[in-house]
Amino acid sequence: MFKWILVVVYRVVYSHSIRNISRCPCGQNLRNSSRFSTPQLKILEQPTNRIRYRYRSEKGSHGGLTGENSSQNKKTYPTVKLENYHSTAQVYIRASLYTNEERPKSHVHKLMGRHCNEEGHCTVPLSDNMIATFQNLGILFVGKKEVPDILYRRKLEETQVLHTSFISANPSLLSVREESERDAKDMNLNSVKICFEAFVYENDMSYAVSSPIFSRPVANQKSPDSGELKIVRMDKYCGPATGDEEVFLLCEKVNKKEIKIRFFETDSDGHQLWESFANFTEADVHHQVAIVFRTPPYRDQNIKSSVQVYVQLFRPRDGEYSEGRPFTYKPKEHDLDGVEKKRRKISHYNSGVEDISNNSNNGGNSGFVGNHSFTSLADSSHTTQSSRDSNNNNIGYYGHSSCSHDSTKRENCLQIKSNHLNRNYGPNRRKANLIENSITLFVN
Amino acid sequence: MFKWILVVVYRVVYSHSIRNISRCPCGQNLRNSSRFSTPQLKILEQPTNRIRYRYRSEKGSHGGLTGENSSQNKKTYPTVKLENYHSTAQVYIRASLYTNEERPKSHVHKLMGRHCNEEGHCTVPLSDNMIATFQNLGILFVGKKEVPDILYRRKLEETQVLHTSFISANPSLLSVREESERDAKDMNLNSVKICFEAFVYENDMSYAVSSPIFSRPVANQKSPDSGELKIVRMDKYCGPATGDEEVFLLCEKVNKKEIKIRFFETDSDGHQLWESFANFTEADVHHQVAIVFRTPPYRDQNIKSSVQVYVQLFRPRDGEYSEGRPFTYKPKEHDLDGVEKKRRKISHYNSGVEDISNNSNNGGNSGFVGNHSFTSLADSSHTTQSSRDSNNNNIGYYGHSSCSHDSTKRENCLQIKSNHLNRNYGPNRRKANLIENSITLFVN
DNA sequence: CAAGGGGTAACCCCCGCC
DNA sequence: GGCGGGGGTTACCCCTTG
Repeated sequence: MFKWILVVVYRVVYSHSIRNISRCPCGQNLRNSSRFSTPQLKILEQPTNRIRYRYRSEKGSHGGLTGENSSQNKKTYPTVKLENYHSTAQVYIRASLYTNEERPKSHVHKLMGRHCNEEGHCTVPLSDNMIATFQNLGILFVGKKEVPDILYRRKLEETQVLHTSFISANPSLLSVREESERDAKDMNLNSVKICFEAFVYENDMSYAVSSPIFSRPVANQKSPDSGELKIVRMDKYCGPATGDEEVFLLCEKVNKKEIKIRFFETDSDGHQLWESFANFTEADVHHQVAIVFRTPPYRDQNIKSSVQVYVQLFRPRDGEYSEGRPFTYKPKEHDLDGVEKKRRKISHYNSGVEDISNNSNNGGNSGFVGNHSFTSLADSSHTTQSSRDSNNNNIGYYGHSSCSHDSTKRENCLQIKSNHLNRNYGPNRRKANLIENSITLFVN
Repeated sequence: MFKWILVVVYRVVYSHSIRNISRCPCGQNLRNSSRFSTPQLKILEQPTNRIRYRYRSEKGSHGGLTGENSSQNKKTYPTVKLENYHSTAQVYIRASLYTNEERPKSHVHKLMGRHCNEEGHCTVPLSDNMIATFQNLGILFVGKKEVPDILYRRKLEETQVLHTSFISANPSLLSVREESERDAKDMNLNSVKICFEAFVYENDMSYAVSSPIFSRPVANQKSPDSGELKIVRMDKYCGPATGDEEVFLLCEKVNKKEIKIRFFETDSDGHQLWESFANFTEADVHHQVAIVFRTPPYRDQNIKSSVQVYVQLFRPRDGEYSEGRPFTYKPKEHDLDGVEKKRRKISHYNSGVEDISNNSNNGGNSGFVGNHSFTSLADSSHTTQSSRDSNNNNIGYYGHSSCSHDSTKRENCLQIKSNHLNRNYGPNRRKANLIENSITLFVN
């Protein structure tokens, strides 16, 4: 135990000697010591995977990082707990930003907020239950042009500390400059990890009491290469099983070179039965926020009744995808023709509910396609054409829906997003890939 | 005549004495002199009404101002002619930028290009036929932050020249600063006029030989408040006469607070018969480049056959509108039902040509709706589904076209833009509000 | 390279809500 | 008034094509 403390003290003094720009040296040496005796930090609540980084010039508070399970009603925040700590000395947890790499390095960006200092370190005291919550962590985006300079200065400082004797080839300042330039180019400015470290303070000195741990990555919401993928609106939610139906899709910023539109079908357990990708070119991506695509053919072009699948945006580079929107493949016209004419006399509502109940056993699935639930027409029949929810989104039927296969006008393919059920349905909300509480009517 | 030359010489010496930042003092005094004896500048070719202004940092050439009648095949450039000039001394024409105001003031932006100097003055010699053509005029965008300083310096220089005695109240430098700040805010940085002046040079002195004239305004193509309005794509080009059809429209950047969608109908002489505006809210404008709107009802909701009107974007602030796209109002379903079933047996192509010939007498109209021409199907039947022209635009049929009124799928409402006819159709090209050489098929 | 574009970085400001 | 968001502008940077 004594030996361990010595190691810790060495680390802290060393790290402070380099002008207070402390780094988490990943604590490999500590991690190897016995789990039974070593205090350990644990992340109780991870941060959300995305926040808009702010420039220094964007003064004022713009809201901090929430927890991954945060919701409109019940906000959570990044939270850590220190385990196996048995002393009575007050412990502080320090959070700071590191690169999103296998071996995280100190980032040029900084944490900012209530408990943060100029260097981007946020320190909060551990409460009695050994828990610390970070309620106000913003991420300060350090301008691209400043990056090489910052890295250069860090390198010089490190060199000084190591008395240069540690460095075999005596590097000229010029080569250090060049190295900094290269490193600056390599640094991903749109993704960071948060490093948490536990400290005790004594006589103006800080002593680490555990090895540092890193949060999951937090991406920059404003960057088109890491921002959230989101389908905002489509002009139709159905098409023929033969595919090649033209669809207008409005979305949040995407990179036209890095975006696909994925159609997929799952069974009632959420297992994927089929997938295919929509057809479009870079020229069909309109200013990053709209895509005109053609649907892929369904795996069976001779289906006799409608099949429900999902559409989602997909970014191969980082494997991200948007929530899925229900999409209905319809039988060929001539197959439908006889049926259609009979059906038309039946109440639209009745036939709609019929089809919904077919799908509602999807309600309890999980895994890849995430949590989602369907609700019966009775629950959402109060939503009317073009009604809007509090966020001014269209929650009535989504756009023009006739799929060029019959003459029943709009009512033949609606997508209704019920509003009043849109909250509090479990911890995996953020991972859900399907639009929540959506309902598709088939009125053939 | 001698007296007149004196006036001119005074003006030129005066204007040069203020450190070569010469202004056109609008030449009111000159304009009043006899038209018979005074040399006069005339604009033979106005500049286009829009160009993308370039920042100093956007180095290199990006193409200059063309003339208003310029076309892909035959480029024209701003051109002026000096009339009533009878001396043999070589005349030079100088162009420079002025504000787009009733009483134009020297602008902070500068002309740049082959014959331009650092101050933004472009000087070209008059040719033997008394004509000067400006082939390479770019507009340099001077940053917002620099504007107050520039205006401040100009004010100081003016004050010095006027020996302060001209100014009744001796203004403190502070109030000059404030005035500059105010003027800077008022200056429209996205619209300029070009001032043309004729000079002769003698012994390193320049002498104006005519009063200055100003071009029509040239707006900044990149500003969303003055850029060109353009409909890029729509998901359908027809709808029921009753209106309320949802349409997705992709466009170039618009300001959601300053944009309307106008439907209008003209008779064969181009006179307006009817207009109405589409229904949408600010929330339906998606990131400035897409609008989801609902069609207005046609003036007669009980039409028995299709009616062709036009859609265009309209910006009330400056009265600008985009080219019009043909849009077809269709009769109510039950009205059409009987007709439709009979028609379906007729060849689609035949019925298409029929309807086109109805419209083709629009070809020679002019005035408000501008020049446009229709071409028969025979001319453009080579365009195929989703084919693209050299600019990668869709020139095949535009999107999904079934208008929820019959089951004839896409073919029932096409818009084909013929490619090979897309040139050389007259001097008023830039004013045309209708999409050129477009053709609408009605296949009922 | 000229002649056009589209996209990004950095910044500025707007709302609705306590 | 300032928080918690969000959209839009400014200035800049780059890419296509001939």
